[in-house]
Formats: sequence, structure tokens, C-alpha cells
Amino acid sequence: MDTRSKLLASARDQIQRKGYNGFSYADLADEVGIRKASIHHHFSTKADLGREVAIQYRQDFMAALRSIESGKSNSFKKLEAYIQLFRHTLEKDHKVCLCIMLAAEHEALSDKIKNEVKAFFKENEVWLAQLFFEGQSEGEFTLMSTPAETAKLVLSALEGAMLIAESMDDLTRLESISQWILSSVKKT
Amino acid sequence: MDTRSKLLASARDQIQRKGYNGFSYADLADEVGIRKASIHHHFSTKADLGREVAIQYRQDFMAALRSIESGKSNSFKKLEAYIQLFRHTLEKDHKVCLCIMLAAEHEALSDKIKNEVKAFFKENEVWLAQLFFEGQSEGEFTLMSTPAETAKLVLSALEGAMLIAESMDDLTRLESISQWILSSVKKT
DNA sequence: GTCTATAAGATGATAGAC
DNA sequence: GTCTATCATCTTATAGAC
Repeated sequence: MDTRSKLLASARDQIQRKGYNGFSYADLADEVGIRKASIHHHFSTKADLGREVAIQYRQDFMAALRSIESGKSNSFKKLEAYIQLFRHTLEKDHKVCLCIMLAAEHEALSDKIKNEVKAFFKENEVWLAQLFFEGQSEGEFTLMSTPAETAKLVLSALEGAMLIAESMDDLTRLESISQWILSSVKKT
Repeated sequence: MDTRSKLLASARDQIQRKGYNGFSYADLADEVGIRKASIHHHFSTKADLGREVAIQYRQDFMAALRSIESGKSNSFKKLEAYIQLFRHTLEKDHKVCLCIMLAAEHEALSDKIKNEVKAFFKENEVWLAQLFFEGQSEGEFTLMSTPAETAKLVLSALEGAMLIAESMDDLTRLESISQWILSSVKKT
């Protein structure tokens, strides 16, 4: 793993834990084991670094979604796997979604980073809406509203739950919400 | 309004917009119209100020909940009024809940502030759970899960939606989610 | 690519005059 | 209660040697 990749990984990790305003080039230098000034060789400004972290995060997440699409046999299992992405981040890594951290610091971000965050949420909603539509079409799901509206609710609930779970020191709460979501779409 | 109250109001407003790490004593001094150093006369440290803001916010919110309890005639109207608290903050004031901002910056906060945030979420959940229990008992609501689990979902969805709505510049999304929640508890 | 040295500004906080 | 002046420290960023 080269220095550039280490910097991206460390920045991503720190934003997910402490936020964009919560880490500095000094923190980054400590973690990666180089000097502050050397970071500028790889990323000329903090905004550049943040932008690349956001781009990479979005790409990785979309790859995970494609993997779920091709790897699971039905819509219910796909929804379970989607929720598992969030639970894994929180329960195993004790981190929250990068983009909900960036959303909270929205005012401090450059336009380019803001656009990445916006695109991340949009793509998640589109993916979820498509999943709900398919599940409904195939008679697997019974929805309380349109696929698009259900997608908005599910994304909001998962993102909000990560932050609340972390601040209440109660990681089981994401599990509660997962169960709620799954049973709410289950064919009755 | 005395200086102390102005400082509390400005700090609260700025945290809701930019986060705890996103505002400084200089910003505060500019808004209130005194010098940086004078702030320390009222709040010796930023952590003290943050703590008092969180305490006051929680008290004000709980007062609003008591007002809903005594002012609305049935459980459905109480739930509508609760959701309206969040919508008003976002749509009229273009701010998000103070405590979800503080939750995102959890690692940067003193223990006292963390405890206030935790208590805020807990009290909201207890209040909502009680509301769902009553609505269910009186045959007004049909719940998909226990009152407590439903409370967790509703709080998470509203808090998450505020952040996502703001970052996507789409304030209507809170309305979508409100409709979803209301129709999900409606007696069928 | 990484380093040392350094800049220019912001940060929270203190001392002491008025 | 508010001010000026000052502090130590942290922030992102640059210049130039190796």
C-alpha cells in the first residue's frame, strides 16, 4: 500500500469517526508516519483530499451495491444485505457512514465535496427504490407507500440510527431498526 | 435580552447550522457585538458554553413535548405535532436538530455534553413510546412492532432525514417521511 | 517523495485596565 | 461587564534542501 492510499484510508477513517473538521494534517501525519508537509505532495489542499475520499467512498459503496445485486437470489435477501452494510460499519468498525458525517458538516465543505455527498444519497435512494419496485412487482414486498418514498424512509432511518446509536453507546439500536424495516415490507 | 442570553442563542443557532467544531468565539463575538475576551466572563470555556446550550435545548424541547401532550386531543394529532417540531426547524429556520449535530461530533465533546445528548435522545424515545402505547391502547394506532421499537425508528428517521434533506437541498423530504410515518401507524 | 523550516492566520484562553 | 493586549498552540500551506 503506497503512501497516497494510506493517506486516503486514514482520512476516510478519521472523517467517519471525528468528522471533516475533526481531523488535521497533523493527525494524518501521525497515523501514516510521515511529516505534515509531505501530505501536500499527494493532496495539495485538505479540500482536495476530502473530495477524493468522498469520491472513493462513493465508488466503493456502489461496488458493494452491485455485488449485492448479483450475489443475492431475491429482493428480501438483497434488502437484508443492504442493511448489513450499515450494521457492519457500525458494529465491527465502530464508525458511521462517511456521507452522513459530511452532511452534518455541510456548511464547511467545498462545492465539489457537497456534490459527492448529494450524489451518494441520490444513488442509494435510486438503488433502494429499484429494489422495492422489483420486490413489489414480484409479490415479495408489500409497501406502505411508493418505492421511492419507502427508499427515502429507509435511508434516513439507517443514517440517523448510526449517529444516535453511536452517541447513546447502544449499537443494538441499528438491529432494532433493521428488524422494523424488514418486517414492514414483508408480504402479509 | 441580556448578553448571556444572546450568547446562548447565537451559539445554539451556530451549532445547529455549522456544528460545535464549526463555530468559534470570534464568530460568536461578531454576531453578538462584543469582543472575544468578553465571552469568557459569561462562559469560562467553550465546553461550558456548549454544555449550557445543550441543557437549555433539552429543556425547551421537553417543554414543547409537554405542550403537545396537554394541547392535542388525540394520539394521531400529537404525533403530527411532534413531527411538526422537526419540520418547522428545518423548513422555517433552515436548521437541524442541535443534538444530531452534536451526535456527529461526539468524539470532540466533553462527557457532560455527551450526557445531555444521550438524555435528549432517551427522553424523546420514552415520550414517543408512551404516545405509541396510548394510541395503541385506545385503538387509534396499529403498530408494526412494540411502542419502544417504533419510537426508535421514528426518531432515527426524522433525525437522519433532517441531515440528508439539508445536504441534498431538498426540504420536501421531511414531508415525505412524515407522511410515511403517519400512514404506517394509522389504524387499517 | 520526504524532509526541515517557516509562514500567516485562527483558536481558546488569560491578565489587567477601565 | 467589557475592553485591549497578549499568549501558546494549532491550523493549512509554501519554499527549498536532500
